[in-house]
Amino acid sequence: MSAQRAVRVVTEVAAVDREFDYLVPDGMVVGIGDRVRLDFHGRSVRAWVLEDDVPLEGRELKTIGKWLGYGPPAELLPFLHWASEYWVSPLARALSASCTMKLWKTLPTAPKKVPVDHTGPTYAPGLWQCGPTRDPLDIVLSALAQTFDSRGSLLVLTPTEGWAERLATRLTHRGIPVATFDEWDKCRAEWPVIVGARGAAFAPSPRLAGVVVLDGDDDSYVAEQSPTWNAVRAVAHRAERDNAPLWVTSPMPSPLLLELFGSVNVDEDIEGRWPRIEVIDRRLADPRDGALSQESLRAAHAALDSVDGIAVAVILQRLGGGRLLACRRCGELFRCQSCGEPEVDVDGVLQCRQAHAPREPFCRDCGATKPRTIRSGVTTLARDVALQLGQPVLELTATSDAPPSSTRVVVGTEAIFRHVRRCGVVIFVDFDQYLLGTREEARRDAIYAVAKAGRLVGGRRDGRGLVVVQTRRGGDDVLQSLRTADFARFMQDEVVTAELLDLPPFGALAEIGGVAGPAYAAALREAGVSVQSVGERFIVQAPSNGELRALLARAERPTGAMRLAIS
DNA sequence: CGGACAAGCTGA
DNA sequence: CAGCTTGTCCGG
Repeated sequence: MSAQRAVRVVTEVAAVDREFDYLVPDGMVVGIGDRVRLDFHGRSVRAWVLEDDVPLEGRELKTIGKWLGYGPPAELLPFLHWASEYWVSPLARALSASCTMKLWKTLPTAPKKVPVDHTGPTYAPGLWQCGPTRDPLDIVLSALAQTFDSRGSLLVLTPTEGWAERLATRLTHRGIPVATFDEWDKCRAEWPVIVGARGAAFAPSPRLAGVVVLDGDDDSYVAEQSPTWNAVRAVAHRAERDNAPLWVTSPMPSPLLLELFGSVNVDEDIEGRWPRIEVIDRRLADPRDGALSQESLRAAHAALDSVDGIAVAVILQRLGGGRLLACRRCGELFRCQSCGEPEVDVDGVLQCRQAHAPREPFCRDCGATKPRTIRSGVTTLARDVALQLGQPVLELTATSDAPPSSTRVVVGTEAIFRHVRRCGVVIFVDFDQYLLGTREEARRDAIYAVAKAGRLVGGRRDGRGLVVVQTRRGGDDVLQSLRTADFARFMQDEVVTAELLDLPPFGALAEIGGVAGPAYAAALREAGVSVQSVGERFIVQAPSNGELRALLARAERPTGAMRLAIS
């Protein structure tokens, strides 16, 4: 009889965040990271092998049922352990993030690296501030050339899947072997280049030669459901582990990136690669104008005359659901008498966002007292814009399909950036929704939104497109920075604010939500942890991630669904 | 998480 | 007391 071999596993049952030992049946070959099926407390579950040759010590162990396929390589496991600890999340979640649903039973052999004929500028590893219309291919090619002699994959992260696909196509055309995350077996086989969105931070390549993150401040790099990974932080750690160089670009580096790198390289011609921006102060406008000011209308008509395809994109940053009220009898929109802005219902009283003249709900046109809620600000805006422009308008939301080729004008939220690649003019109808936002990052988001708009219309140096910003806050320093494309002071202020308030990256923050949230918050308070209540959620702050985890460990997690977001 | 088993409730 | 619900425990 041959000697019994045992391995240590963790199951896909994330709620049971513990490791268990199982016997390997005679003749079965299992490697570290591999996926197996086994009987677990009366049910058949899938699991990952974490350790080999675990001592038996005379224990009676159950036996693995079946080898299912390859999992993450052994080299990746320390990183997955780190990620699950850092974001206080079960190891099974991190393992799942590095795998696909599909099982892979064979692996290809990776092709050799192809030398790149890169004639453009050389980008040294580090943080790069680049104008938003800068073509990132130069940076990727430069990174490829610099990592040619190192073993491992060059991992390139992009904000969206669409961007990753376009980049992959361009690299493939140059004869460079590229894998995407869904070509999991290629990633696992250490393909020369891996391109993908947020999820690719967990791509199962055994070793990284380098990492490039394009537009590293894009909010799509932060997963919104628990666990709330920050893909940039994750790959920065991975790069450090593999001793691999890291390149990150941003149109305006955030405190997180500045802290991560310590210094920033400034790309050439930043100003020329920002779009032309026209700021329109609507305080001076006739309140009876529609959603678009006279200047915006002129810019829209000019774009319709000179640009093929989609010419005009009108963007409304939705504020708290963006509900509007209209008269149930005559349909007239309830607007503020002094500023003409839509009014909302605040505890039975109608008021505009600036609360000029709160009043009882009644229609100024027909006197009826029953308002009707309009689903979204975008629907009303689309109708308004269509009337003003005398053009059919397509409403675009997160769930919309690709716009038909006959489309000339689109109206929607920032979801527009995902559907439209080029247009003549982008109009932000109510930019103050960014400037007055309550979220800490709202003002920064305003600048990133203009950067994304710039990618649609082109840079100043090309002199073609235009971004129009309608506001009632003429002197705001965000607008001042945008006019000159000079963000140095703004960035400095952001760093100082974050440092003063102990916000990430200078402090760590946990947000507790979900049905079991209140019980956990109460238990933490009981244990002497300071917990702030913010609406339905709870916040715990600490000077560092480690200290935050120590605080969170002071209380038992209650049963029931709970959302824990670490940043 | 979800299966196993115990304890509690109900109705004939 | 069978048949069902609800609660608690625990996994190799």
